[in-house]
Amino acid sequence: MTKKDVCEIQYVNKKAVAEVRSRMLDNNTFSKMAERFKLLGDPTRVKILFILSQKELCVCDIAALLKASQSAISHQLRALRNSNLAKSRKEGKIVYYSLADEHVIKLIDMSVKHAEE
Amino acid sequence: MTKKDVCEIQYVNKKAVAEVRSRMLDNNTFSKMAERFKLLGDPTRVKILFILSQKELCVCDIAALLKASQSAISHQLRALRNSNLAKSRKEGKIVYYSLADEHVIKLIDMSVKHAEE
DNA sequence: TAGTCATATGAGTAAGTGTTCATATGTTCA
DNA sequence: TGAACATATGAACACTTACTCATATGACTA
Repeated sequence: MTKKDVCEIQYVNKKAVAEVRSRMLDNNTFSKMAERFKLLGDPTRVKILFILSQKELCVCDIAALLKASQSAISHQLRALRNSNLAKSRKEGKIVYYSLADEHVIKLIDMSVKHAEE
Repeated sequence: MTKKDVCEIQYVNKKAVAEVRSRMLDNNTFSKMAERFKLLGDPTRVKILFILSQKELCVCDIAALLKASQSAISHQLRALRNSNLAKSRKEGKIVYYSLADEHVIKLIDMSVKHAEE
């Protein structure tokens, strides 16, 4: 606790800290960023997003492609939809999902390229 | 379970599924992608990465900037270093951290822009 | 050498997460 | 209307995670 106090008052590099602090974003922005990345931070969801970046597909087909249960996929699709990354379209009893946010495609693309390096 | 079997054999849209499947990446690639995004998927870590994208700073200063404990920041820095997102440089008893992967800057930048929209 | 400081680290813990299982909802079709 | 089907959903569970606390490590300095 003493150490913490020291850190708060006497910075090792005051100038650099002040400089960074002045450019700092607000907590809310960082939270939104993290929230978005968190959705990409799961293998199942990143696969789903990759799939949706190529084709609009129904829940059943996505589950089949990923060899996962319908329930698991449905849960994850709900998360993606709640965060406005995916959107759904109902056609009879079939529900088709697609990307709601074209922005994500860029993130996925960058990530794919980097992962393949 | 019957439903699952149906899904695996009789796709709603065989053609689309086959098309996506042919472009599918291997599980390992998706895991790497998710692993990387997961590191960005926490407010503390995304803040740290944002900070490091601007300046090389020591643990103490980062902790002070984020009003977090030294221990918490040290733990997170270790995670970032272990994943080759950050690297450290020792100067006496001070340890300076900086970004190891310039690639991340792009992801952060994109995310900032999107969050501010 | 002893004390102080910056950082690292392991254990413990409370909160969060992704899945399964059982079941509900709503649609189609005989 | 009733059966079959696609999807949604809530509870429960195993697992993970981010933090705190206490302490270790290693470097500087008086």
